[in-house]
Amino acid sequence: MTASARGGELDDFASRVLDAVDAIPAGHVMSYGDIAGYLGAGGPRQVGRVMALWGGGVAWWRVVHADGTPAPGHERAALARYRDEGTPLRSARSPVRVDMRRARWPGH
DNA sequence: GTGTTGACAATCA
DNA sequence: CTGATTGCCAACA
Repeated sequence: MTASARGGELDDFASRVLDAVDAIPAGHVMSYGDIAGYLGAGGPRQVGRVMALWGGGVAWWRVVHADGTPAPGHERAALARYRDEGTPLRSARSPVRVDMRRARWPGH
């Protein structure tokens, strides 16, 4: 049968992205571009697409922009998670920014 | 096939 | 910080 005939299961790329996010330890984060490079496929925008569609099932707050700013619309919720998990922040007020120098997870 | 859009990234003003 | 610009890759009309 065709590869797109399957139902319920996510795309292969989406599965890897969600798996990578799930592997990020508390107190650490990865940027969209980092995940794309870590997987060796697609790009930061494709990772953002996956997070927008199915990111609700993983620790989406551990996925931030390259400069440490959290996803749009969830800045307030993300800040609460960072304070709760002890994620190193560069500023505790808007704009919320994670200290990438320490919080960035290399992927192993 | 072309053009637009997007939870991106880097650079410049 | 805001805005514009370019590069990137894939989905979508």
